Amino acid sequence: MIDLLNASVPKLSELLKPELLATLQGLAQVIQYHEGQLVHQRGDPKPGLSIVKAGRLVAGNIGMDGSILTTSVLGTGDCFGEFTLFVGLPRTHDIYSHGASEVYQVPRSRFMALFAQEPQLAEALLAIALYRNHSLLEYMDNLRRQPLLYRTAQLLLSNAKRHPETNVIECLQDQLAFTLGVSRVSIGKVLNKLQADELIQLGYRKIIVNDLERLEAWVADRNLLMPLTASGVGSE
Amino acid sequence: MIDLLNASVPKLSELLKPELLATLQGLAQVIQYHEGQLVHQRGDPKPGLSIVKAGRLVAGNIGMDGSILTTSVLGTGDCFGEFTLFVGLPRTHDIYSHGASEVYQVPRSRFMALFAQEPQLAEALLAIALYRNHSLLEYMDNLRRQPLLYRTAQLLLSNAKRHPETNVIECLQDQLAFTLGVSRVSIGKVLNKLQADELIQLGYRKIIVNDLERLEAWVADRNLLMPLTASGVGSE
DNA sequence: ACTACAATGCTAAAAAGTTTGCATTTGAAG
DNA sequence: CTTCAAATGCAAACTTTTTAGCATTGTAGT
Repeated sequence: MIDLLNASVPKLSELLKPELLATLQGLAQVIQYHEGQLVHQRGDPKPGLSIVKAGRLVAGNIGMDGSILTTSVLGTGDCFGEFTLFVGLPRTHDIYSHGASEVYQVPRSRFMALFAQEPQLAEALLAIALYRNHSLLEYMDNLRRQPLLYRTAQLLLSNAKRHPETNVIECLQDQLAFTLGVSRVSIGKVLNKLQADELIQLGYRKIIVNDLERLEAWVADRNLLMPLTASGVGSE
Repeated sequence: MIDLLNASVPKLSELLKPELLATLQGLAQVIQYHEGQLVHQRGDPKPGLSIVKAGRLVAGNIGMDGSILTTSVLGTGDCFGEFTLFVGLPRTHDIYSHGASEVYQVPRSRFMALFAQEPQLAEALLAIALYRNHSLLEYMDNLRRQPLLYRTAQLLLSNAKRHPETNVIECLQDQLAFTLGVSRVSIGKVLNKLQADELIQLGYRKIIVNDLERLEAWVADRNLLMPLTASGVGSE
């Protein structure tokens, strides 16, 4: 499974003190989903915060023309639904379970009561929202500026880096196409180019990144924006 | 001037109690900028929150190949720089003044002191970040799914709706190109198509939307995603 | 009214991506 | 070891967008 955005976004479970996280989970109902089951649907009016307890969820949208776009993959500790809590709008994405999963569902009223008492909650959600924002802006810039070849390499790189122990990314070319928003044919073409440059090796249901550092250098070389380094932030 | 994202995002000045806003502004230094002057540059490490006091700023990025992409236009009451406050990363965008402007600049240390005391501040910033997030996600979906013709019409519509008193949008086709991330030739083509359908009328340095409702209907007709309506949010 | 520059219009060739349809490969289930 | 469905590979026609260059139009300043 491959993901567009979540790579550098912290999880709610990492940002909250364990006790606060436990309290929050205590307000929730745990719901189990099976492979492919819909967790939320775009347009769903029921508000609430959800936290992934186990398994994986996929967020995306299906267009009226049948086109599918995957936006994000949510793993254990990730939260979603914040938007429905603070804005009078329904769910913005279809979310379905990828394999079996368990999700904490916190109804809006209960959440808001805790939210009013615990300023930490707002800070954690703020941090997450700001990180997501940043990821989105950087990705949108790439989307408008960079060719598919680059974007594909970048996506493979960021996902390969998340499992440094192995050099294999397990994903279908179809999934890559949904994620990058292009056709499978186009994905095939650019994957072949990357393979010809010996940056990756294509397999059945998988892609092998033999030399992570070479791929990283290749991407860095072609980056059109100044990379942002976490330099020591000045005091003022 | 035309804007991609800000249309439906509330301003900090609208979300804070007047007293709190005044306190925050009291911590700031007011800095004046002249036409074209750089307010921040991508990579700038100096953190702080900024609020537009008067005038307009443009946020965008210039690629190493010279390509320009405009991300957002900031007007009076809009804030920026939140990201530098909570994450150890430098500025993510070039921001320059469009015409003369004045900006409240709040240094990080002063801001954080107030932030710790006033939970309202976190809530307001959270609301803004979530709205921005939503705009970005919807736009990214459009970017991947919809043809330029549609995206252009949508952009013109949302900007025309912000000045309902007049039916004129003052912008250069170059600016449209920067905003949509395409070439001027492509913009010219789609604008001509829209004009041929009598949805807009092209002028020198301006675009006239004679019939806002017809344009709105045209866009709604072609929308591939279910529109999100602010239905009364259920209690749970 | 003339000039000069900025903005817009237009064209043709090339590049990138899509669609459609079919061939080939792979791995898992009998 | 077959068989079969899923996944991948491939090709051709088509559409969209870019690049580059130049022509035309609008407007402010003189």
